[in-house]
Amino acid sequence: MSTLFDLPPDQGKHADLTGDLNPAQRAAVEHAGAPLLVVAGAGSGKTRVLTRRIAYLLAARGAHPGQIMAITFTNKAAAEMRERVAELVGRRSGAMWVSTFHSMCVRVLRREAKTLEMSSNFSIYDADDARRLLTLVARDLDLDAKRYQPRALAAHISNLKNELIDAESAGSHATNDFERRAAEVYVEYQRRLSQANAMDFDDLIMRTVELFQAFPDVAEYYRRRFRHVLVDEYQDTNHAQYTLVRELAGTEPTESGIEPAELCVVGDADQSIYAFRGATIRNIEEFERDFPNARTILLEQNYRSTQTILSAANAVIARNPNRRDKRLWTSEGDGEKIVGYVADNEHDEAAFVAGEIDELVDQGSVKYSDVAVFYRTNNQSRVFEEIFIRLGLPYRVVGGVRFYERREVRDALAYLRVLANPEDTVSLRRILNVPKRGIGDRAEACVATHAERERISFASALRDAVADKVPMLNPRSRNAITAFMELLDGLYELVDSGAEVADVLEAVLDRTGYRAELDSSDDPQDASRLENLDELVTVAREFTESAAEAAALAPDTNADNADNADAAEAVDDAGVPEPGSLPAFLERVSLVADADSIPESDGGDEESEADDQGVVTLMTVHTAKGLEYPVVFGTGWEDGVFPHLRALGEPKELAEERRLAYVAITRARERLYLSRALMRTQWGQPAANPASRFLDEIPAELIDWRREAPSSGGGGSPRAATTWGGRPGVGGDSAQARIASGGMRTTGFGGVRNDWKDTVALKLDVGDRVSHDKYGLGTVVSTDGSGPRATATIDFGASGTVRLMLIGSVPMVKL
DNA sequence: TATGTACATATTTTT
DNA sequence: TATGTACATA
Repeated sequence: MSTLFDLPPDQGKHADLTGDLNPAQRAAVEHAGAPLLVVAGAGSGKTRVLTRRIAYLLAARGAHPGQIMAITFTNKAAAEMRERVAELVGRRSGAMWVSTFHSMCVRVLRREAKTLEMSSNFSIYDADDARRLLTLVARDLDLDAKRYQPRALAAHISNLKNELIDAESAGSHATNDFERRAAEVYVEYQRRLSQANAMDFDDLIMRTVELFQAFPDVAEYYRRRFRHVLVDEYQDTNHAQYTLVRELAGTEPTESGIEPAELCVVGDADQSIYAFRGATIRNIEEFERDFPNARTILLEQNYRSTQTILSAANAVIARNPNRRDKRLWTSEGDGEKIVGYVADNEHDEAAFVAGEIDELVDQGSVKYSDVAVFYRTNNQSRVFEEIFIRLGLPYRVVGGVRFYERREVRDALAYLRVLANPEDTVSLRRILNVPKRGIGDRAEACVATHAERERISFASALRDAVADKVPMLNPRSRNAITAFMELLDGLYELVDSGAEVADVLEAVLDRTGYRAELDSSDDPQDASRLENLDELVTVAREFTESAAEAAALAPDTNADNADNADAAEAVDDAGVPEPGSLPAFLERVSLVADADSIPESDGGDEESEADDQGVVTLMTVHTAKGLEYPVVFGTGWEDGVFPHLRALGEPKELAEERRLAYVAITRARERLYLSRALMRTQWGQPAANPASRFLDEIPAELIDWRREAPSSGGGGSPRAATTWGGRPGVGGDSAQARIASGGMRTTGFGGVRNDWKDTVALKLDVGDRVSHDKYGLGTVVSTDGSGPRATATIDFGASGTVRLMLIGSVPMVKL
């Protein structure tokens, strides 16, 4: 490993880093000097280029790891990059900054907190916290909750921050009543944030930009330090992030003569699907204008999919106007045709998908973990879950309500946040009466008013309440507040005594009665809430352990850093929380989404149950970006569903939907299925949707229609059997009918669902013997959950160990 | 203060 | 369909 880097910087001698790359990739890795834009089509080896480039900078260009800053959008991408660079260059990678925009900014802001005259232990407010605070602000400003919904205010303020418009100047940008009032809300919102010693996600970026712009010496420190800036997914940057990159890398030498850093951005305008969150394609389209002398390299060779899949993707995306032309190609051949299916309704569509997966796996060519099912909106996952459960197909839904957004998890974290930052008003008010302890709206309002009038924090106002200095507060509430404060004080003591995060968390759950309340509930939802809280405790436990392990390894890291010419390295962590501490834990959970929960498609996931076959992954197309699967089912390809109803009239939004379709198609490696339903229940009402226009944009010869619509002009005989729920499709019985005859009860629309909703079909205990229609004989290894959430893990011997839900008509009997 | 009932409301969501 | 929020009531 080390010999490689003992070589003198000589670009010709690094064939091991570039030899297996195609010419465009190699050019991107070796390019030096001017700003570089790598336009990387889907599957063109983008991450490879980025990681090799970093390794090449070290090996051939004499760069030091501490001079490298690589920025991504997700923690997952950052982790992957860190790992892959480490494979190439070893432990030296530890000195690089490889992180998300947000954690990079947090790191800078905590270090420079003094400069900004703020405390370095600030809380980070996510969208939910921000909305809560905005609700309070809007109420205090007597705004009509209908006209000024927290959601809308949050979106507007977020947009302003993405455009780097601060609260003071927001008023002058307002063009209507809503925006004028929103500007007032913005001012007050910022005041409350700073009072709570907190920043929202958008602040993290904006304040860092402000820091660099207002304090040139600070900016210069980072400029001097980071000589190479690399940005991934550049098409997803918003204006604030773009400006941040510009400030960081620079375009002109600084006053003291520091040259701009070398900038390399990688992206693909065709995969920009986050415009609704402020991302602007402009940044990638105008790169050459923003950074004069910039060089652009196009990566069009695809290493992922068959030519059939790529041709379909090319055809769809080509319909977008004003696009830089780019055509993906592969040298690997055409492969299978795309399979099309027109279902009678969404249940039939799900049955088709399930049946097809079953067949593919039976044939032995495919594992469950090779398969992904995509849909446009989360609520579409339900029908798939229903049928998968029924048939015993192992699956996992990614996304939806995420772990850290669950109410009980947020409640628990709010306690921890108050313990770490007593001024965190939003968290404090969240937990004030959770679990119920007799501090109602009335009492809360009294305290809030007192805080406002005395210009003290909400926490101090609560102390005043205990001392009976809050007017209008009745004794009952006062006593409740006193008890609450004593509870908190006990917890503060525990934290001060140096208790581990997990133990503090346990104490919170016990002493507040939170756990007891859930324990004694007979609502089955509360059972899963308990599980989630246990999971959170486990997360905390592991966090402390891994911090301890990292600390044990620390001397090595320091030795590695010792050859850093950069003396500033030593004070690098100023203001950054102690590893393993409560603040560190909170920072982690604030900035880490649980996208890491996506099962590995090679089936190596420890939670995969069906004997190395892994699980089928269900997710929205948005979530699928950046992933790939041998077999992909694109479902709900109907105008009004995908493209989404709200995009139909808007050319810009339609273009984004088309990019989304492009993303969906290009996730597939070998087999792609596209399906639609003639009828679909939407918002409780049946609706007939026409075929997605994106389907029509795919050349007909690429698709093999397994079943077609009756009168779509595509041919086919009108012999289809009549099934309930909509006009029948053509080309054979519906998949639903086939599966129904194989043991599924068909009581009609919705009947299926109502049946399993509250029935536990089988009561199983550990040790019970069962016989499953598909897996054969098995023994119950463990059981979990209760009511509709009851599951059993069953060892089917040669067929593997499977976890099954026990609701509805399980194709299994107890022996 | 806590609970029940009517009512509107309804994408996607890396941090 | 299902969820959350706003109001009236015990």
